[in-house]
Amino acid sequence: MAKAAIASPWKSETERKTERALKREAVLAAAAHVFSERGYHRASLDEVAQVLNITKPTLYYYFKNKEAMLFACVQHGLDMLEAAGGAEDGNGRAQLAAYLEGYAAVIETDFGRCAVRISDAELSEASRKKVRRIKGEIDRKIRQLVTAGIADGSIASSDPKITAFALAGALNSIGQWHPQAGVPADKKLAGEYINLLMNGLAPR
Amino acid sequence: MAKAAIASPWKSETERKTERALKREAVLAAAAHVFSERGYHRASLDEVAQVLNITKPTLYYYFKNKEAMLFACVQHGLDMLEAAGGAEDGNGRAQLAAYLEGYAAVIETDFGRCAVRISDAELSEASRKKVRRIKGEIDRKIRQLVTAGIADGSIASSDPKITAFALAGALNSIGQWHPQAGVPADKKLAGEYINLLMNGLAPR
DNA sequence: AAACTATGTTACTCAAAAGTAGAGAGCGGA
DNA sequence: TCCGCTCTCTACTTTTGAGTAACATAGTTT
Repeated sequence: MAKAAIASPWKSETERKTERALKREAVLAAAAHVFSERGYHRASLDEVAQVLNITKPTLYYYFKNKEAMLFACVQHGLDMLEAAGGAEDGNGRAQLAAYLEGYAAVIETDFGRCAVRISDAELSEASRKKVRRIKGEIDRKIRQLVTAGIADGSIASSDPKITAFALAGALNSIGQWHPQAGVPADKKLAGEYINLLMNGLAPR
Repeated sequence: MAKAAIASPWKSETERKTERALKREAVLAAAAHVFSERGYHRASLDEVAQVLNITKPTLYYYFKNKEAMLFACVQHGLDMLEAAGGAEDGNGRAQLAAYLEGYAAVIETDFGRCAVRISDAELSEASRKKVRRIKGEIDRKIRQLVTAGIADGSIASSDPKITAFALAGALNSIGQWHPQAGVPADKKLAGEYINLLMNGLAPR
């Protein structure tokens, strides 16, 4: 395959395609940033546009409307949360801890915070349904890890359903208070969280 | 003191005062309900008024504006959270657990959810400052209980600051997902949460 | 060169919801 | 009986921000 020896200022068909895709992603990233920082309602599209040095109508070239942007942000965030990789080996508890670590890392991103902080009441019925489905899958994933841990004796829990719910909820709170107070938001925070969830407060 | 033998249809000066206070409280309760259920921005004052079978302008007779209502809701919720009583005796861990139980119970009320779910970015700078102060006091209270537990050996934690933050965050999440999914929102939920926080997932 | 496509812009419209003006009803006191 | 106070209403104004219309410009294609 012949590779271009010099950088051409003219773009090929496919280059233009990807350029558009890149711009769309940039819009999405900007939206995620503003939404997660200011909340969906308080965030105006003028702000989003300003971040990108463009004007509001341009956004409509890439997204149908504000809600479509939000949905894309939330969906992307949830996809990241679901795909948060953990260890494949080790006992149930170790695998769960590894997954939760990945989960926490995602929550510290703009998309993760969008997925977690923004109420799905903002979305249309159709979008909400999709969001619920992915959230359900994440919940099932955690619950399944908990159940596996119970089975191999590495986890003590009487109710995997509530436990999964509590774990997700606790980690989600990382994204909640984070932006306001002066919190040590580095790795240590998530680590302490997970340590607390794994070992509890009572001394062993 | 002479007590009225028959119920008079006319109200005394003080009775009218308290009646007004009661109405103000009713407005606040309605606002807390709508705010916590739909979120501050999505909630309209027409809705709040409708709940009370009155019209919007009447609300303005009891509160300066929408933000004042929100502030009163949040402040009341935070006051409840701070006053959530725990046991006075027992070791540090027992006292902390008792306090957290009270905390969780408050979060299941409209005011508690307002205090916890609504971003203080909604508030004016002045109100936000007051909110931060109370939040700081709650945080200090939890941290102090954790520290006491560490001192008497009933709690294992390397970092009281982060631990207090994580505890509050975890419990706050009770109020987050609660309204959406079909969750067993009874006593069991909070109980499982606290059990998880106290004992962790790892078997003992 | 003409027409078409992609990407933006300026300058609007439109809707929703906060907030206000001012009238009116009912009660209590002079 | 009239005045004034409390409380609530109807009928506005105002503001904010989403969404749109219409035009501009540059590159691309025919």
